[in-house]
Amino acid sequence: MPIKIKREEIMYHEALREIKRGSAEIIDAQGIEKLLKAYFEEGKTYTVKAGFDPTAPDLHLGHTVLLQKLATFQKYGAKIQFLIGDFTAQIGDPTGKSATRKTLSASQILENAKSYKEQVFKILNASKTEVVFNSEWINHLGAAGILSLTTTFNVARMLERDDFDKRYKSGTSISISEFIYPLLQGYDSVHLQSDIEIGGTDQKFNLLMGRHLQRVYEIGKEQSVLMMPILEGLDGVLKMSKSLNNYIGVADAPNDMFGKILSISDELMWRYYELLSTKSLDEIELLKKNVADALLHPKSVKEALAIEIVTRFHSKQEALNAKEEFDNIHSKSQLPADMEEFTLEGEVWIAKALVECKVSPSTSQARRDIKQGAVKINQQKSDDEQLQLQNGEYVLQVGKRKFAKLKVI
RNA sequence: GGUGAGAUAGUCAAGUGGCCAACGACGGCGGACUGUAAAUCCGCUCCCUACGGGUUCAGAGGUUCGACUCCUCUUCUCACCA
Repeated sequence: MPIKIKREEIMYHEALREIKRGSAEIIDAQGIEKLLKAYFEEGKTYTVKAGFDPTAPDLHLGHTVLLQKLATFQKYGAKIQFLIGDFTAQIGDPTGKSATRKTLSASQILENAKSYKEQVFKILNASKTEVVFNSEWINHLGAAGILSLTTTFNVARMLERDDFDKRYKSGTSISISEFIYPLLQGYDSVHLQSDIEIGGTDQKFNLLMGRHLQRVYEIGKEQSVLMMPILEGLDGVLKMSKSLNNYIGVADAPNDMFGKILSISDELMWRYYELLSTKSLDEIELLKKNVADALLHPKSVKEALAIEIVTRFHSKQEALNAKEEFDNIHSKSQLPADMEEFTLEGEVWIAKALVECKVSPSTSQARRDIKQGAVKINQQKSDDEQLQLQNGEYVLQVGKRKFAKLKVI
């Protein structure tokens, strides 16, 4: 007699697998399992909180790892508490910081929060998402409320944190407000009665504070915590960040986004699949297998990823256009559809022209490029350093990706 | 507060009177090979219509024919002592 497995049972395991996908660490995984079970068996929903610090106006794919995870939770019965830490942003999260960071003005924070909201619903289902600002309740906490919060934790344990520890030992200043930051973030979980909180691995301390405070305030539950790894940037080694210039911004133009994704290594591609794609784990496994068996070319798998991601932030059509543009330029070595155009007067020395058209940073660099055969004029390689451009129209190219149109009059 | 060490190009890091626009590594750029992948190989990497010129080695002065290299002061960092 075959064992009968309920449909819900299969769905449940599938859901659990997708939720755990890519995670770096889960604290109280049983808690998550219980919530999921309750959803599949009784249709009970639960809340998942994720906090975002609106300190920088532009999101990149690294930030969207968490958003993708939230979207997964939404598929399986979660109500998302999308928390914008407008109050806490004024303090500044001390996590990983070697010095007190400067605080942001309230208006700056609001501005950033607005651009967040615009981007976020490209990934999240708005009807299952509640956007909340923590100033709503923290402002009403009052001095007494804050004071009672501070009695729940002690300085010695706070100083155990690596970042604080280092700063304390080296005599670098630590502001009292930075001690309060994790408490406030944790208090958010008390106020919101969150069942689960997700965040980056660097947020572990703050995330656990939520658990701690939920216990202290006796709200009858302790949130489970799911931590996601920090996404690697284009180089595949360092974390994705704007300051390292290895990021893909969610606001990047379709062509840029497509090109950047195609430029990552094959290895990194699988990482991005795991953390950013909505393809199921089984589908990804199959892709991997097909690539390993040489049934699929890795480049086409990467293209599929690029199309998926560009579509998410722009549109299917723009993604396909970007692919076509990319093929034209790189596979068929045609010219890009639109290039920046410049107009110069009189006879122009080629090195100057390259600088004026912003394809070279200096005439020295321009001359080097010419000497090295990196410069093409109207698709013809030109290594004449002394060339003077006469009246007419030219297409200038330096290297593989810098183009400009020049009109000499 | 006392003593010692140090601040060199995007980063790390040599150079301790002329051979230094400054070794090397990383990064970056370009070329070859490719799939604008990775790996590999080669070239370039302050500015200037240049076998030459200009401005650089924390900042300000000084010694010298000549200083990144020596002296003085200033600022900052680090180590040891109280």
